[in-house]
Amino acid sequence: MEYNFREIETAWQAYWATHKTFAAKDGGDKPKYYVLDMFPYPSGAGLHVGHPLGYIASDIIARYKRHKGFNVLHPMGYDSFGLPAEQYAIQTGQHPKITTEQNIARYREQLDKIGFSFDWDREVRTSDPEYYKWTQWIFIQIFNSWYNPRTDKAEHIDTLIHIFNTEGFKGTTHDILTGDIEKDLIAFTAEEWKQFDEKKRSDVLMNFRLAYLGESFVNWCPALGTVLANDEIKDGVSERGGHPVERKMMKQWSMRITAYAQRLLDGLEELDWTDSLKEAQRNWIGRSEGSSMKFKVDGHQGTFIEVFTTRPDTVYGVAYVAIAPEHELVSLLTKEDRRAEVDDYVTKAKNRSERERQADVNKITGVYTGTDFIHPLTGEVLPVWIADYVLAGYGTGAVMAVPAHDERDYKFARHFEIPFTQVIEPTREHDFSKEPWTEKEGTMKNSMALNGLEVKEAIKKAIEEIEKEGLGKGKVNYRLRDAVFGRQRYWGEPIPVYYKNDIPYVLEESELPLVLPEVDKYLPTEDGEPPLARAKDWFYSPLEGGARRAGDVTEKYPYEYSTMPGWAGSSWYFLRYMDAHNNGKFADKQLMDYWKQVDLYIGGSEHATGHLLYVRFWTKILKDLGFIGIDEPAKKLINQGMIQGRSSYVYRVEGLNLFISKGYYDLIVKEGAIARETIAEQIEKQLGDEFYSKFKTTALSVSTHNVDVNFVENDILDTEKFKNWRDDLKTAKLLLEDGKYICGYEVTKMSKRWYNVVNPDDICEKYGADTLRLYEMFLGPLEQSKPWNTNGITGVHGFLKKLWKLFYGSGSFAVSNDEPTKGELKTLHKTIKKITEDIERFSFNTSVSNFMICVNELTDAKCNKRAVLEPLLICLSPYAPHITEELWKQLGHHESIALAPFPDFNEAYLVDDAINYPVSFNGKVKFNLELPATLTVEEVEAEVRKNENTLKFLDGKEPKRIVVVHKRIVNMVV
RNA sequence: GCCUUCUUAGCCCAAUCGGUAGAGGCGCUUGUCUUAGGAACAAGUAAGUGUAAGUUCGAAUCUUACAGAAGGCACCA
Repeated sequence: MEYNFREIETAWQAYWATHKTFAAKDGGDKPKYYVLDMFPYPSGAGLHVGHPLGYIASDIIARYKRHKGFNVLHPMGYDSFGLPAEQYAIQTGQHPKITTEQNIARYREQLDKIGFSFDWDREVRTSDPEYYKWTQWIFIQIFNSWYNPRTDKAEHIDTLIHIFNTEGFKGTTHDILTGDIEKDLIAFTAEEWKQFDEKKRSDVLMNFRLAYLGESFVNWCPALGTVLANDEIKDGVSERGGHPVERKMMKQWSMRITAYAQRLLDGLEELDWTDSLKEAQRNWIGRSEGSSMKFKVDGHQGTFIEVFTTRPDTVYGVAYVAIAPEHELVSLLTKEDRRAEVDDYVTKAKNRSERERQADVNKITGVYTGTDFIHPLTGEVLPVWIADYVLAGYGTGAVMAVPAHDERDYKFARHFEIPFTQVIEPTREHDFSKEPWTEKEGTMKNSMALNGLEVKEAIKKAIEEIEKEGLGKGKVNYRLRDAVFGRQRYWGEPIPVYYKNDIPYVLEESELPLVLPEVDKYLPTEDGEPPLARAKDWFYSPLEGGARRAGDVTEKYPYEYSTMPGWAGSSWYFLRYMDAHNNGKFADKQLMDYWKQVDLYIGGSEHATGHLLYVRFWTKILKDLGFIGIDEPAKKLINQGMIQGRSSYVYRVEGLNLFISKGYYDLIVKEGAIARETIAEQIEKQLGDEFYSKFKTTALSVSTHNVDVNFVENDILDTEKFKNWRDDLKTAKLLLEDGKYICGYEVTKMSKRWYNVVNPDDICEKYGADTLRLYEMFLGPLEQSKPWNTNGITGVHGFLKKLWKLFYGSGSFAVSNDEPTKGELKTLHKTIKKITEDIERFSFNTSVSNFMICVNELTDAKCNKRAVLEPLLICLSPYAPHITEELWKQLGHHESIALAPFPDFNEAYLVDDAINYPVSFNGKVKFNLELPATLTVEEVEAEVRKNENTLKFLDGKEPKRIVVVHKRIVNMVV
């Protein structure tokens, strides 16, 4: 019987579905294991072969852990809110819900064909009201909390109200501050707080809430009609669509992730994530230690400019202070005679897009305000400038400029001819007329109290000095910004907020979900409101006696019109899988305590600073508020590499509809015109005289064209398929080499544009899902990016056929019950050992090789013994579940192989009686010596010493030293 | 500019603790089978580890510098 993978795979996929073979149990005696894939956005293009790479790896782990006796949770779902479906809706008028459902159906169909062991009963979709009800609920909890620096965790807002009731608010020095926006709040006493009206109280609390409505500069993308988070912008343009982004002051919902900056940083220590990923998060959080300092403005009594610096040691070298164009003091500090110039500069700087700003990094611009400040330690009078190299969003939006010791300050001072002094003596030859000395080493000079100190000591001393003088204090700054939480878009979770008398209120839990309303168009309204403002009769009316009032309502309050960003739903989905259908809670506490955190999380590295930071942030909030018991979502995380496309090329001679094989093209590139002769000769031979004369009169101009990779195998073009591709190719002539048309190739992204998208369905159709699974693993280490190249797939497919032949060697199923030989047992146990080690360290590519070795050895030994083949099938089943299920059944088993325990390997079968010692002299191997394995190190040395080969190579000399590594090598030093 | 990871046969990749560089697959060559092509089966084929230096009895593996590739961060004070 042939290996009929199509029948086998369809049958077993149906079996698993009807028997719910992979349903996870919520509890029991078995230890739990939670393996999760980053859940996909169901795009219209469907899956290509790159997507399942991580899913296959996690599926192998899931199946392996089941064999090893774990209760495995391995779920899948969809991050189904998002921009592409909405853009499509705008273009076609089709409701994004419909497109999304179609795309999900397509994804599911494709996933099912690969034989994953997902527990589909737990599927979640972020766009399902049953799901986003709880996303909204979590938003409400976050809204109702603040970060208490005294306890260093999030607490209910009531504890803050209690502080206000008892202590009031002491302003900028109060120890309850965590964010940037509370700074501007004016101090009040407990008595004053009690007098505040509701609006005033709401406004005050808004400065502390972890989900807050605040005025801030945002990344506005006009083309998408929405704001974007920092991680949604790449190189100054939107990640999706590549549209320009502007800076804009807007009132926005935000999440105070900055309060968690330090904990997000510290939490990385305990995580088993890759160094590069942790490093990316550290960079993104961007912690820097330094000091804040206040400079008194000359001529403005009581006005100070506060700066942040990481180099307080250089305070005596300050030449000027520069403030950002958006700085609040700009207007006040501008002298009347300079106002026109300043206004002009500020307007220009503010209107520049993010991209222009980044492109102009080397262009030095700035303007003098006309106002000066007084250096607090030296009493010098120095200028205040406005410069766009100072960022409004970082630190205090103002810097103390020390040109002698900072790159940007140096360039600025040079450009505007601002004089400056050197305060550090460099440790080596240095020319200050060419560049600044920016190293954190050297000896202080021109610095009064700091003179003679080394830079590192000077930093400490300077902070002490500054604190003593009351000029400022040591401070830690983070690059991380609060995360904008509102999107002016339709296809997202409605934010569960309504406005009454201009005060935002959150909905009651009983009023959730706030369902996304229907709208006539998915575009903003004429007066620029988000699409939700189009919804008819969509307003909040208060509950009466716990139920919505029927009929006419007199009280109508508008809802918030912006929706949540893409990261909302994905920031807690791993918890929902633990209890996917709970109607009363986001997930049951007991179940969450059982499943705890994700044991293994697999996904792409593109989520390093977005999703993976937000999901850690929400996990910490939920922990602080007592809803969950874990502090980090995923203990171990692997980034699978990207599978790139491999584009194939054909080479067309212009004007002739002639395509020449790669060899001729290479010849032209290498030899130029000389190649023409060779090609002409071939044309005459292959295409006849008539075409030859046409060729002779044509200029040899060759262009490169992408060709659909589905027409190409091992770089050889299927000429029939190619000619039938398009009408103009029907009459095309092909110049072959050795009877074949060879294509060129290049590694690019997998995209329709390059005709190089390979669909997993096609591979399943041609070779089967088991081959696809094995092959994707075989391509190379999981974490490495690699191009998709089907060149080797036949080898993997051949391996499965060879495995099949061990059972069906004689044409029909024949397995013997004989005792296996020592050699066969060695092969089996070596394989069990290798596979176990490989899986435990996620080295899937090497395990596929090891299976091949095993099957090759068993084939050579003509082994068809049950005692060997049964354990082998179990080892292989995580990788190739269908074929192993089928053969398992043929062996007479009535239960799925997925439930069989993983075989233990027995070291005894692996022990050799003799060891082959390579004997080397000065590290060079001269001969091999076989010795009994029982010999000790001393005995080996003695044996080697008296060996005649040794004596020959020693040639009478006494070795200086003999190194014996037990059971490995012997090395003589002579 | 800074940070992280990588570089081994024609190609994809192994070598787990510093211990004989090679297991596996592709390709290629030859043979068997086959109506031919293809497929299948069998046998054979190749590098000294990007470059240079160092540590070591011994280096693909550790250290340093350089070159190349991929990814991340970036007027962040």
